[in-house]
Amino acid sequence: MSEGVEWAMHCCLTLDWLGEDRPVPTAKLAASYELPPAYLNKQLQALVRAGILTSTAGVRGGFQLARPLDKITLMDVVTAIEGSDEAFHCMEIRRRGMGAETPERQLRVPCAVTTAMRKAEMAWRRALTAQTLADVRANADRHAPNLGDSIRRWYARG
Amino acid sequence: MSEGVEWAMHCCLTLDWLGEDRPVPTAKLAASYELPPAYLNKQLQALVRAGILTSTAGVRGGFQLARPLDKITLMDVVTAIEGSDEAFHCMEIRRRGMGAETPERQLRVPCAVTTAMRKAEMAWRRALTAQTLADVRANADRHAPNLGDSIRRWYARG
DNA sequence: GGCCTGTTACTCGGATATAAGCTGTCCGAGTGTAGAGGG
DNA sequence: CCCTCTACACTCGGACAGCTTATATCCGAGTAACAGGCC
Repeated sequence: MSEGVEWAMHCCLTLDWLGEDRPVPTAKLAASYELPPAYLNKQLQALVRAGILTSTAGVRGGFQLARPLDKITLMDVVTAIEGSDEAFHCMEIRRRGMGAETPERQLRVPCAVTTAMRKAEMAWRRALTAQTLADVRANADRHAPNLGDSIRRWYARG
Repeated sequence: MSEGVEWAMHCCLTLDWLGEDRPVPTAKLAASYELPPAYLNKQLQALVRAGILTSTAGVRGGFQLARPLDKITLMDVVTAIEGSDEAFHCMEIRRRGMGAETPERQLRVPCAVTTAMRKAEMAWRRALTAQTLADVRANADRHAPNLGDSIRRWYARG
């Protein structure tokens, strides 16, 4: 899985911790995690296309959350970065070779391998959809109550 | 996810449907699904290293199942092909940049993002471990009872 | 006729090219700001 | 003093390289079968 997923989630959380009305530029976010700014920008663009963030150009431009954290599931973020197609993509190899002469009727039913793999992938997607970024932030705040303050201080300084 | 997972599962099922005592060479399996023989061989080698198949060299050599299908979970196959490391690998970017000056005590607790992602991945792994290739074959047989016969006939001819 | 031995064809196994996708970078388009100038 | 206009610095956005991983291929090592010769 792409590293951008981790970046995107941490950035969304940071934006929420900051709680600013004004947008935050990529350079700030990148510096706060020592990430390559231009590449992070590319990932944040994907979040904008997915409707998770909003971007504003110009001098005081940057990114901000498009909606509250409890309306953003982990699935949303993963889909925004990785795309919406499944990890296991059935190539229907059962139709090839010796499967070419099997009657169409048998091939109408879904491939058993695909069905089994899809079942697992659905469990994954359900678990991702069941968790919102608000839940993640709540867990982080529980273990480190002053993390938000640290972040706000760092951004106020830099 | 690598295409080899699909290939590996179909090949294991085919080996079981054939039910032969003698090993089946890669060329036969590859021809039955129109797969590149040498590359399929590479994938089957991975299954051998994982203890799912056994290989025998020589003239009448080939591959055969190392244990019955109900002792092979989908997780076993996926791990054999893809490796055992998690799809989401936490890079601990929280430690970088502004996280560098946070006290070690706070960083002792696991990253909330990682915890959430791991929860989803565990759901995926559980679903894969809960299903054996025997279950997959049972589903396939239920929808297409004579599929095994078709395969055996094709192999008897070729 | 049976047994041994050398050859041979066949199969796995790993080392080697090629293609694709992720990672990283750069420059242009657009925009709000700030400052200077005029009223 | 306030308004307007202009130039500018800043930011996003997409186009362009570098590199790791997946895909595909080829050739050598080893082995079992087979044929021929010998006992």
